Order: sequence, then C-alpha cells, then structure tokens
Amino acid sequence: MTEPVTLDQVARAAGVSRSTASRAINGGVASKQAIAAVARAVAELGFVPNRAARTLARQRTDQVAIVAPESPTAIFVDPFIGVVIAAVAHCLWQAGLQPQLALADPADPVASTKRFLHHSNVDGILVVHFHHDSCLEALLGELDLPIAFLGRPPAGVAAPYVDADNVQGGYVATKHLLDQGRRHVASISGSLTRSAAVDRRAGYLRAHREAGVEPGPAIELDFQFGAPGAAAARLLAGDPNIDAIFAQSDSLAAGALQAAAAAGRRVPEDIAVVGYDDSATAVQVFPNLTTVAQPVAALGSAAAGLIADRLRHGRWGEWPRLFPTELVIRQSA
Amino acid sequence: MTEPVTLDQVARAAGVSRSTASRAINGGVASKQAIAAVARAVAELGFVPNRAARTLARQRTDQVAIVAPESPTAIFVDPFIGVVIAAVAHCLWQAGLQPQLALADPADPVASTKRFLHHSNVDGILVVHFHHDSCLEALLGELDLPIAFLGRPPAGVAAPYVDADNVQGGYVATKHLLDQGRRHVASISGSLTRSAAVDRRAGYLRAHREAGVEPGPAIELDFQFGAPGAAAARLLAGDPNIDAIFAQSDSLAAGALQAAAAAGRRVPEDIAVVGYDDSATAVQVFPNLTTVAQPVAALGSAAAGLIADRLRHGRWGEWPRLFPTELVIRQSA
DNA sequence: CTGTTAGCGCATTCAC
DNA sequence: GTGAATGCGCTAACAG
Repeated sequence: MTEPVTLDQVARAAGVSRSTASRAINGGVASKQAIAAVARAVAELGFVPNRAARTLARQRTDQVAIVAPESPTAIFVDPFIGVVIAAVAHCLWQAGLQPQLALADPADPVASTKRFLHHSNVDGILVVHFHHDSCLEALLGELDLPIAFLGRPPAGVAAPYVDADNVQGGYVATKHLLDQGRRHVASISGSLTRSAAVDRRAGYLRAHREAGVEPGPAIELDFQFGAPGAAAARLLAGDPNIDAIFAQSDSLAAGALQAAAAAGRRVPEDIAVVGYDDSATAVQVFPNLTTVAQPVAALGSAAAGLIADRLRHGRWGEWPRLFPTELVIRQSA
Repeated sequence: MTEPVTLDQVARAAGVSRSTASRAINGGVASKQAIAAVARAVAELGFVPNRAARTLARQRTDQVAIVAPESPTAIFVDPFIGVVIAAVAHCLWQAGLQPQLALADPADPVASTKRFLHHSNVDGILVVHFHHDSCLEALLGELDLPIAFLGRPPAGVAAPYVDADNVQGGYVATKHLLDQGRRHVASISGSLTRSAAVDRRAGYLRAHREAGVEPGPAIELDFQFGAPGAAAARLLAGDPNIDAIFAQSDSLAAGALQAAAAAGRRVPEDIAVVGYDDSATAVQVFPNLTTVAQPVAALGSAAAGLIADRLRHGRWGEWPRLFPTELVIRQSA
C-alpha cells in the first residue's frame, strides 16, 4: 500500500536536485521557491525521511536512551515512574530528541540492558532508578556517550545529575514525628544500594541528632521484594516502645499500617506513620498517609534538560541540581 | 575513546573480505576457519554492527513498537502494565526482536504517537491499552505493518489479538456476590471506550440475568480521572439499598471502601466489594480485596508471540486467544 | 566457499 | 543558490 517514498522522488516532483530537496527540508540554504516546491511535493507524496539512512549519513540518531537496568516489572512498581517518564519524554520531544526506554529482558536485566546500549546507537543516555550494585558502571564508562543521571550516581562516577533532596525529605518526615513528642521512631527503608534510601536515612539521623533523641530500630527492605507488612510486624514485635514509623515509601507505610492494626495499635494515636512519595496508595489506605511528596515532574524535566542541552549545545548545564521535597500532612501522623 | 570499529576493519584483521566477514557474523555460509578468524577479530576489536547501516541494507529493523496512545503517566497507572511489558519484552528479545515502547509526548499523545510510528521504522506494532476513541485506527491502517492487539481491537478492525476473558471475569465477580444473597449490586466501571470495561459489564449483566436479579445502578468513570471515592459516595447516597459493589479495578474498589466507611457501612457485612486486577492495592487496603486476577504475563507473552511469529515466519498464529481470569477471595466479599 | 560489485536513502562536501 | 559526486556501514546478488 504505502510503498515508502524517497527523497529522490520528492526532488523530481519538485523539479530540483536531491541535495536541494534535502536542504529545503532540513533548513539549509535554498531559494524561497525551491523550499515551497519541495514542501508541496513532500506533502503530496507523504514523504517521511528514512531514519536509518538519515542516521547513517548524519552519524547521529537524535535518540536518547532512558535506562533503568531492571526488569520492567520492577521499574513500573515505582509509583511515579510514569510521571517522571512523561516529563522526560515531553522535554526530549521538545528538543527534537526521541526517548527510547531501554526495556530490559526480565530474564537478565543487566545483560540485556548492555546489549541494548551497545546496539542501540543512541546519542545520549539518561539513567534513572539506578541500583549501585547493578554492575553497570563499567559499561557506562566504556560507551563514551553523554550520560546523565536522575538520582545521585554511584560514588566515583562524576556524571551530571539532578536529584530530589532526599536528606531533607528524610529530615522533615522525621522531625514531624519528633516534634509531636514521639521518641521511638523506627525506620523502614528500601534497599540501601539506592542513594535515595541512604540519603533519606541520613536525614532521619540528622533530625534525631538535632533533637537529641536516640534513633530507633531500622529495617532494610528491597523496594519490591519481601512483604512490607511482615517486616513491619517483626519490627513492632521486637520493640514495644516504638511509637512512630518513618517508612521510605507509601507502600512500605501501608505495610506498617497493617502491622499496627494486627498488633492492635491505633494509628496515629499509638503509632504515627509517615510514608514517602505521596502516591495513590497514600489516599487509598486508612488512615490516609502523611507522606513526603517529591517534585517528580520537575525532576524528570530537569534530567531530560541536562542531556538535551548537552546534545544540542555541546555543553552540560549547571549540576547537580537538588529539588526540595514537601511534607503532606494527612491522618497517619 | 571507543571510536566505532567497522566491518571493514574486522575483515582486514581476519584476513578475509568484508562479505565473508558479514556472512561469518550473520550465520551465512563460510569455512570453519573463516568463522573462527572473524570471531576472534570481532572479539579483539570489540566490533558491534552499526544498526543504522544494517537496517538500511536489510530493509528491516528487527524492532517492534509497543504502542499505547496515551500519556506515559496514564499508561503507568495500570497496575500490571509492568508485568505485561516485561513479558512482552522477554518474548521479543527471545525472538531477536527489540521492543520499542512508544513514549508519547503527554502534551499530545496521539500526535506524538503518530509521529513515532511514522518515523520509527519498526517492523511491527503491538498495541496495548487502547481506547476506542483514540483516533488511531486510521493511522494504523495506513501504515501497512503487521500489527497485533493486546485487548480486543475496535469494531471494524479485524486485527489479530489476544485478550483476557473479561466477560467471564465480570461474570464470576458478580456471581460471587449474587451467590451470597446480595440483591443490589452496583457497578463502577472504567471508561466504556475500552473493550475491557464493556466486556466486564456484559459479564455482570449475564450473571444478573441468570440469577433473575435486576441489575443495580452503574457509574462510569475513567480509569485515571475523577476521584473514585467521591463517585462511590454518590452511588451509595443515591441508593441506600445497595448491598454490594462490583468495581472494575482495585483502585476503584479502594474508593468504594472509603465511601462505605464514610457512610458508616461495614464491609463486607453491609456492603460487599469485589475489585479487579489483583494488584498491590488489593492487599494494602483494609479489608483486603476480593478481586479478579488476570493472567497478565501470559497475555503479554501471547501478544508478543503473535507479532513475533508473524515477523519471523511470515504468518499469523491462531487468534483470537482468550485467557481465563480467576476470582481471588479475600475479605471484602 | 570466497571476493567483487552494487546498492539501501540520505547529508554533505565541492565546484559551478 | 544549485547540482554532481561521494560516502555513511552494511548486506546481498553475482560471478568465480
């Protein structure tokens, strides 16, 4: 049906040479009439440049990879990954760049991501959702492509990045609890291979230091694996003095809520709970969660802007950029 | 650093011609020694074929687009989209195909999806999460590429597809409620522009017909917009006889739970609630949701298999394929 | 089994 | 301002 139309045909239809047609299309020098004629021909024939040919000739793809070296299942559990990616995609499209989500093969996320990066010939890379133990550092070094991070990159990798101010997030959440007079604030974190978890914990500790209160028990749980409810139950069983929980995600907080209910402790009277993310979960559970909201879209835009600027203007913008978080107070604390 | 190495260099290093090198690499005819020599050269030089060049020469990309003509934000709220995509990705990688998630620009999802499809030169398309009002039918027709659907395609589009048996899902959920003696089963559905919603409702109606019970009031709500809680509250306020709710997603069911609580009705004693999806939400809320589970991974694999078979063997496999759902009984009904 | 040759569709020198 | 020529890196006929 739609046999592909080539630049040659456009040129012929417009009565010019192929090179003039090319210039007319790509904004090079050309007479007004030539441009008009070519434009008409393009419209009539429905010409759309062949990406492979263009890439080959230009030696660039105008594509940037969004990589998260994990199984898609794991990526998508992140409650705001969609918002991040929407913002990134929008920003990239604006800059004439095409976002390419590197979809890993769940059977071997790291290997398939490597394969993707090797074969995909993108112009730049945006890394999100990075585990520091993902063995991808080396690869990212080898590929010598512009690369930016959403979230602080692993120590030793001096790459441009933007991040939410997780230290501050952990701090305000914890301070909110301490200010209420809570004195045994337990902490449930995600995997500490993620910088976000480490930073939030640092904020938690700082709040305790400032208040002169001893930090409570802590439990580390991978974001996606393990049953949050069971973990929280163990926590509560282990220390009956606990009167508050700082959970590093709303889903962990939901687990804490269930554990509290199972243990016959009221929330927030007996135990106050603060979550993180301000996701849909926060208002689906009862009591609704007090939680830390991140400027997710802004983060996405900023990260995309980083790589877009580099690709378009040849130099990195200012970095790092830290975005403040905000405590959303509801019922659970 | 890593200046790209070409096939020419490999050929020279291996002491053969470029075409022999090409054959050796791509499994064409070649002597054992040639293959060995080329393999060594490839390894030593770290050769990785240029995708654009290969695409141009082969006239095919070995890429398949996964399209959902919506803002990424909307796509990612779907609780199991991650699992679907993981399964799809795995299946495609297995077939030597690279999944390309078409990330729309949230500012204009349909237009950017069209742009993507036009410029992206993929070999095939897998459509998921399709709204029947998305104006994409025409485009999909123009592009004459192999295209398959996950979820029943719009009427009039006779494309290969796989789907969950949503009629059955709606049926078992509703029957479960009716079998308990509930007689006023309200229904909260997602947007009826989605075939899934229509089908689930059909199942709901069938169960009523078989039981000789009059269908209860219904409310239609887009999956992502509108506050499920408020809608459910209106529903309850409008009809005090309601003793059960069939919600077409767990997130809608969570709203129903909140509305019930706000109205002072106990669940499941006064009002039974059944959700749909068996998502994380189902066990985060209290009471835990009785819900309809779909064989999500199987759906993804089957859909990917459809397009992979077509691309690899030139013909469509058997379709449509319907996958049964399963009622997961917990506390809410 | 191998090398030579000729494109794939486009951008981009370079003369004119 | 324009066209002719050249090459991007690879595959696939085609002879040998």
